[in-house]
Amino acid sequence: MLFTVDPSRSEAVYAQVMHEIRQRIARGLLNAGDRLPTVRDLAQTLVVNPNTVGKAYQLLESEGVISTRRGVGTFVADVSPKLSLSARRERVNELLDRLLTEAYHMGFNQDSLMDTIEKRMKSFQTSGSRRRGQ
Amino acid sequence: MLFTVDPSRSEAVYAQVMHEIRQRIARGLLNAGDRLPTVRDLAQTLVVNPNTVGKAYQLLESEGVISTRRGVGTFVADVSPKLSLSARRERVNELLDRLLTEAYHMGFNQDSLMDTIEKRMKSFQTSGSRRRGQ
DNA sequence: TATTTGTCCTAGATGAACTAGTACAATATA
DNA sequence: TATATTGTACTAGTTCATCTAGGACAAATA
Repeated sequence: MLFTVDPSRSEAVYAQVMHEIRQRIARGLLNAGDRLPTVRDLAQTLVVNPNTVGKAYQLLESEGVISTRRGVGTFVADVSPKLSLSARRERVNELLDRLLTEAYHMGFNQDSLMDTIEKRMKSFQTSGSRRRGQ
Repeated sequence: MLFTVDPSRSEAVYAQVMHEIRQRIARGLLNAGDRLPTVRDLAQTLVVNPNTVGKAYQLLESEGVISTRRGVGTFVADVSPKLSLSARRERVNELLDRLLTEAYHMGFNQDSLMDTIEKRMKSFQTSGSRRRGQ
């Protein structure tokens, strides 16, 4: 499990760690029950302070994405959104609006964007890791 | 033309202004040649410093989204992406990965996300403001 | 009991964001 | 030409998030 962060990016290091973990779960590279590196190990790998990794883990736990057990370790949680349905929809819609806006300015029309989305969706998740629910 | 920002959000004020303008252009609410408020006017409306609005305008100009003329005002530019095609694709793909990740954690499967995207696309742009290019 | 692991705390450094105030440069207009 | 408008530039200072360093504690395991 190879992790990296880019300190030259404007995004905070702890946020990069969060996004990386969220994405690996979404892609099926990490599954419920899988163990994550210890805060100290990951901090050494990334050459950052253990507190920074701890912050990422704590926030992810508050979102219900992972679960930590003191003295034991940190593990990928079962998927069970903590937010209300409307709040979840709003979050997706906000990101979606961002995407539509950015795509427009990057010269994509709706058809070419749709193509891009369909292709990316297919390759995004590893086979056999799709969700059923809505 | 009503602008607002939410200072309680974590996103910087100047970045909120940028996103708002970008989105209005993408939706067809602002068109090439349209005039934006002066930095002083918009600053007063938003109850922020004129420098903050100026920063947003400068960054948008460096992206080629708007064009400023000292002593005259600030105007929506013609759409002509400054980045290379591969850079533009990368930017869209990064945002797209974010969306796919977030949607997963918000309990959307690929089908329900696709529905959401299609619906939002249709209502996003005002009629008669679609792009032709790719 | 000793080790591992997440958590907490204090203290300090750095940089981004923002405000305030002033001044200047370019353009348009009376 | 003079005046007003508008974007830009500059300095100085405040606030806040991020990150580091170092140490200590709490819970679980071996």
